[in-house]
Amino acid sequence: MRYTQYFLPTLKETPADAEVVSHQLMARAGMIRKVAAGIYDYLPLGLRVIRKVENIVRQEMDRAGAIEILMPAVCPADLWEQSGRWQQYGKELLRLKDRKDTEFCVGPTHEEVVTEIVRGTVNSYRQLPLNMYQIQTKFRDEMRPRFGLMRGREFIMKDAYSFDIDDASADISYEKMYQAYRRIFKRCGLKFRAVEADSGAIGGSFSHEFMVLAETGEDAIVSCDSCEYAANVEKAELRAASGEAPVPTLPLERVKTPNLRSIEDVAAFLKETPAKMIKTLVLQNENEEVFAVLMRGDHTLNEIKLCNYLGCNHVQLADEEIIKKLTGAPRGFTGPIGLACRVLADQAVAVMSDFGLGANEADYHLTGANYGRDFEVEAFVDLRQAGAGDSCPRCEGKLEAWRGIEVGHVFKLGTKYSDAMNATVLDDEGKDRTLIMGCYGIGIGRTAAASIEQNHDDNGIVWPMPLAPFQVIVTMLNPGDEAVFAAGEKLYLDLLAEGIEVLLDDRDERPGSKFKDADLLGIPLRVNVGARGLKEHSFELQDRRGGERVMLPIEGAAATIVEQVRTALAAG
RNA sequence: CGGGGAGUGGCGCAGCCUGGUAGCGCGCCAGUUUUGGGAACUGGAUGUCGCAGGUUCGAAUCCUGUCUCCCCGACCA
Repeated sequence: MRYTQYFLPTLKETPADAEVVSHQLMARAGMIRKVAAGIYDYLPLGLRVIRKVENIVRQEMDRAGAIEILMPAVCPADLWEQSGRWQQYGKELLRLKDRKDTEFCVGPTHEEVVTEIVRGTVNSYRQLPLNMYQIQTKFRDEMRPRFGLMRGREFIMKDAYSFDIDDASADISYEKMYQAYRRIFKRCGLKFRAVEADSGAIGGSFSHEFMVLAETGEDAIVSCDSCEYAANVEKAELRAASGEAPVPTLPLERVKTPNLRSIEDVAAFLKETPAKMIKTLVLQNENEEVFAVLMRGDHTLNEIKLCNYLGCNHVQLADEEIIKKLTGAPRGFTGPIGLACRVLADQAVAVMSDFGLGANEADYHLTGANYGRDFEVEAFVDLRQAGAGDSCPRCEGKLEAWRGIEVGHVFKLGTKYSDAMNATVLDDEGKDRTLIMGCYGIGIGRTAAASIEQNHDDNGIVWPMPLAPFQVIVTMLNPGDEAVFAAGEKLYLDLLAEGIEVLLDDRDERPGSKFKDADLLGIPLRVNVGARGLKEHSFELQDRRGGERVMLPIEGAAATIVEQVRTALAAG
């Protein structure tokens, strides 16, 4: 591609609305442009990267035996009513009506549509297993789109759906996708972790998220420093502390703690550590049922674990009014003694003794409190959020904490959709069997953005070879010089003939501008063609990542460059 | 959805309080000189000041409404 004939609007300045580096650089490098909140144009350079990711995904899906299809973006409400999701899915589902007032939605995911395909055409176990995927533009009307392609409303996603006759077969389908995903993200040159994820309201199934490690990630994950265990903190289990609670040694005492509401303040006042305190959280679920949860003072509640235990969808901290009504005291002085509601405790509380807690009375706390002697709880449960330094639940190792960008999710669905939509096949005994399903998503644009989060420096993007929009940029330092122009042109054509993706910077610009643009675009290899080098019958080859420059004799230069591109691709 | 902020040329912003010919930097066009890390000079083009009402002799500026965008939070198979 010749720069002068291309459409590549780079920006010197960072657009004001871009917060994270991937969004800033994508905008500056002329890859994307915002059209509305969470909705973007993919300009030529951006589209090339998107296609690179798509092609890697497509190759690995095909290799894993999945079959590509394309389903409609606009889906009839009727199908969604069959699965029950027309009611369940909230405002995130973009709904619309056609001229006849028939209701539709713009698909955020396609379980219903794909299940309908299979239901109508697959009748026998002999036709299974089956895995179909598509790469398609999806729409989710996010409350708060942000971070460019990382969390858009319209986005490109690969979604695959597997259908199996039984659990054992479905587990094999799942494992194939899991391995395909590992290959995909490895080939994209990303540092990632596959982590166990919460399976949400569906229950009884399992799920892994593929997380690209990045400071700006929206998810917190933990991984073991000595075994393979890794999980989203939403999911990460914690082992119960071993041992018995020490015998109480102190009497229960009432202590005046004027206006001290936080655990830190009270602990400091009592000359204790927060770990010797218990905090009592009052929470409310979606049915307005009120619960109290006891946590060790320095621990954090994991609301998802609580929801899973309670069998509800959502909990939130109760407001001041509810707390007052329940405890008779303002927020900050709540304790479990005498509380008229269900009281749960994290398992860590079971091995504590002689601790401090709220007195359910304004400006008072209690010290020397002990479970069993002073109060009871309904159950001890694992309710705590895991973090760095916690013990691995699977081995003797310690957990490390990371931030991650969720680029892929594999999910064993079970029969949620096949049941609701009556998708069955006949087994080898001629009996109806409900299909076991799995679904597997990859955010294509998000993967490209995540790659930039991991691969950039102060000057711009540093693409790994497999995702680079062009593999080589040939920069003619002075295209007005006939010798330079001819040499650059020849190198460009030679590289093209070898199948290399090359951008020829033939613009009549000053060298400095061209260098800055080349760095911004992040093309892995740059060849500087200038009068100075030509005097020595050489080009200058510069590596974007390391910045090293070497002189390349013109004779054989193309072959050397081709070799480097191929090596870099093979390494991915 | 709650809280906060912003809409002025392609991009980044000033002007608004205290109403009176719409400005700056970058970019863009033409020319001259330049040419190995975002050149200099000269000349030039580009705005219904988000939209709709209102107040006023006069509104980017004041008032009302509305839309959009951004940030924090909540939400997220």
